[in-house]
Amino acid sequence: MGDGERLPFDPIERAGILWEKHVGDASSMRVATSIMRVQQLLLSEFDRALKPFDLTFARFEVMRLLSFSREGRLPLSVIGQRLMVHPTSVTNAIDRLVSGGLVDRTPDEADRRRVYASLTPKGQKVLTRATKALMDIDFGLEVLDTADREQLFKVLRTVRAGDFEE
Amino acid sequence: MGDGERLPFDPIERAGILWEKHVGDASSMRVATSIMRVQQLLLSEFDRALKPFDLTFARFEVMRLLSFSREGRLPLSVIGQRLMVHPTSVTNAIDRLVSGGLVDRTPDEADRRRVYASLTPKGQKVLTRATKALMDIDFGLEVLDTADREQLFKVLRTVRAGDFEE
DNA sequence: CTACAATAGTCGGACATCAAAGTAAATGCA
DNA sequence: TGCATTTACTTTGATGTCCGACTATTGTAG
Repeated sequence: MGDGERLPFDPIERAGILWEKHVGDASSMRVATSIMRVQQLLLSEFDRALKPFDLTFARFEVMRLLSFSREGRLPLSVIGQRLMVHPTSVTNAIDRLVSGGLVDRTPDEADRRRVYASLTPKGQKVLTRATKALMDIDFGLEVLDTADREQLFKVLRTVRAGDFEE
Repeated sequence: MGDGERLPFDPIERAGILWEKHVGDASSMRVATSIMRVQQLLLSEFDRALKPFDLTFARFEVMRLLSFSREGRLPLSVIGQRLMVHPTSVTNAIDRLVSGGLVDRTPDEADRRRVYASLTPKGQKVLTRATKALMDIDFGLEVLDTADREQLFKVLRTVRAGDFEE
């Protein structure tokens, strides 16, 4: 982004700031803003769909990860890495899931710093129903056809780059 | 989503749940998850870039909106509509911006329920520098070429649908 | 073997978001 | 006119996220 470089968009000035002109181009700010808004929309739809189960999307994702794990359990640290959230967020989510009886905490006897989380039978039942609820609303993406989804996924994967493919 | 309908993805079962098989398809859940992750990545980059200005992206967006407004001021309710956030979030953001001397609150004399927010001179200066900081990191999208951005924006616009174009 | 460093998890604090409820003011209708 | 409704904003409380700091445990270098 050299200073003398020609900008890829048509700029306007307001309040002393160079802004991209709103003419249908897809400059960085518009794209970034769109992602933020769509995430906001999706998250609110998710949480609404999960409300009957007393779940949030954050906690749903933790349960989903556990159900996928080979041994049915994961150390909290691994959950944090997979979901790319801070350790404290994992502790928080697990705390609430344990309170609800959906997840068990089990200390690792070999490495006593570690704690495993695993789904309880109740947790598995709830996860099954919650998953169905999310699939029923098609994850809020019903307006997109298969090609759009494919395209969207491919582009977003580029941005995720460093993130390993789950 | 009829029950007997053929699924557009190759399902697997685990913990009693039908999950999409992870074979590179772009089924709803994978797409939704990608959006959530990318938003997470972008937000953390934004907040890091804005930290020197004691700003968060939420507050930056409020200021950005104000700088765009015709009269340089907006009622809080309009800000909430534009950003699609709860009135509480707007009150919260404005409170902090006022504390920092970046924004002024002005009661509307005509309709005394209303409160206008507007940038202070200091707010305008900070916004200018903060905007440059975000543009310098290219809003975290440097890995995408112009075509990708265009594509991404177009698909996301479909999802935003109801959302008016800023 | 000991001292230092790295790792796993938790705690406290800050910020953002939403929902529900409350206050005040404007609007609408009988 | 007058009272119910709507609108604008704020307050309170719950959730989730991050950062920084802390404890406990494990790993490592000398």
